Amino acid sequence: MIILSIKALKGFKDILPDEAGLWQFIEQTARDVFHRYGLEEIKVPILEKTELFVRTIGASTDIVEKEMYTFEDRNGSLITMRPEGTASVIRAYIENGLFVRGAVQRLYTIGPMFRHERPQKGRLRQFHQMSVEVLGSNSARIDTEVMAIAWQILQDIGLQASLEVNSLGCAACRPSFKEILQEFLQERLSHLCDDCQRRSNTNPLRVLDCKSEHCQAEYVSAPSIIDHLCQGCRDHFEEVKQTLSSLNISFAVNPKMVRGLDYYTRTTFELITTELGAQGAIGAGGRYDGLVQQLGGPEVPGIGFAMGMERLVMLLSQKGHGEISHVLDLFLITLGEKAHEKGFILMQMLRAQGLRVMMDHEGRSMKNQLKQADKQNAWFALILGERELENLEVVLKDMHSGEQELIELAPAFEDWAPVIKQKIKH
RNA sequence: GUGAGCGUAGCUCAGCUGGUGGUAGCACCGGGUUGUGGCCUCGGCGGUCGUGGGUUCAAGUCCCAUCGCUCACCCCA
Repeated sequence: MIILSIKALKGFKDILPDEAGLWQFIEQTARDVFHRYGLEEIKVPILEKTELFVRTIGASTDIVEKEMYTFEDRNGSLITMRPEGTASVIRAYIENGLFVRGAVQRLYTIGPMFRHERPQKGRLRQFHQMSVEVLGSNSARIDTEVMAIAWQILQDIGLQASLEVNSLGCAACRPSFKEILQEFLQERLSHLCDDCQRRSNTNPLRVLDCKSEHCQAEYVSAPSIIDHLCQGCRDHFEEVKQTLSSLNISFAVNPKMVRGLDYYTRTTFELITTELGAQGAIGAGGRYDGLVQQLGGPEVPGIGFAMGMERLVMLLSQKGHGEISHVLDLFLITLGEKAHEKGFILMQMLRAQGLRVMMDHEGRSMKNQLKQADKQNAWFALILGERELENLEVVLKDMHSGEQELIELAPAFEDWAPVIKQKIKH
């Protein structure tokens, strides 16, 4: 029994080779979608000044209050491992003057995020997101395009989820709605659960998605943000709904949907599944029109979303798509020391020809080497024994049909690899 | 931060009211085939039963503590 005293941190996971293929599939599919929608990749740091997140996400949000990995840097300044991607991208956008490059920036980024929460199914302390940020457009069609990207990714990787949309209003209409809602809550405060009583002060919008049936019964007659949008927000939301429909993207309006970050305005949305236990959201996002300016940039509107990689991986492997096996073109089998020596060089030459080739260096039996070829999912096995070496030939075995072919080789060793490559075109 | 459940082989798990740790499955290695994989068959390798105390003639099993994991709440991707 191996007793390992140093284990991975709580909530931090290794992604093992068995699973890595699925990750690659998801990431490649998503990149392909991003490029079809004209997005460009941006890579931003994992570590930022703490202040960046406090100012964007909101000082009183759960993320900032209790979930950030924050340290003192060696010079004493506070730094934080990013809990989400938008803040860093906006910072980079402003810092590098991307706004002068022209109209609309369409960006995507993929990478790890960190939140110090109690782990559970579908929730880790280090998790990975693919996220999109589109900066510089007010158009409702951009909202729709952004949702279409998320929709397209799910389609292409073969998953289903329901899309819920809402509008949270803007600086003009949200504050007054908040007051109306708070009034409503005050009147029945004693009927609400402890959480809602607390939230009615700190974050009144949040009460609306309380899971208590009792509270929900109270909220049946609650005022809805949708009914209190200003003219501009109402028009925008109508156009979003209309254009979503025009693309045949099905959605449901959920006026009780609230998001955990303060910066959202107008359109917000979530992609929800029922197949992941308590963690239903596999992707979520929204518009953040004041954010760039709030960070000291120009008055530029934005919208974005993030998808949780782990949750996608989990859904796919639950559906049995877990095995995306790696494939080898050729497994080189050698028998005897001389053949092994020659084979080693031949393997390198075959690789230089662009083939995926492996061999065994443990001196195992032919039976074992064939087994390895099978395990590695090789198309062909190439047998090079003492006998073949003497006769200037190799045996090429098709691992699927089991058929074997004797290949005659020229005395010139350099000619071997091209000849073998010719034979295994599939 | 709060609550519940679970820790036995590398992995998945049996192990009853305490009485010698399972020929268990998967994986790995070897034989059955002097140089031919998948299927089959035979064998082999592999355990401080999470850790520390306690109860008992006797603890994987009961009790306490501790660590770890999992799920849920809160919140979120």
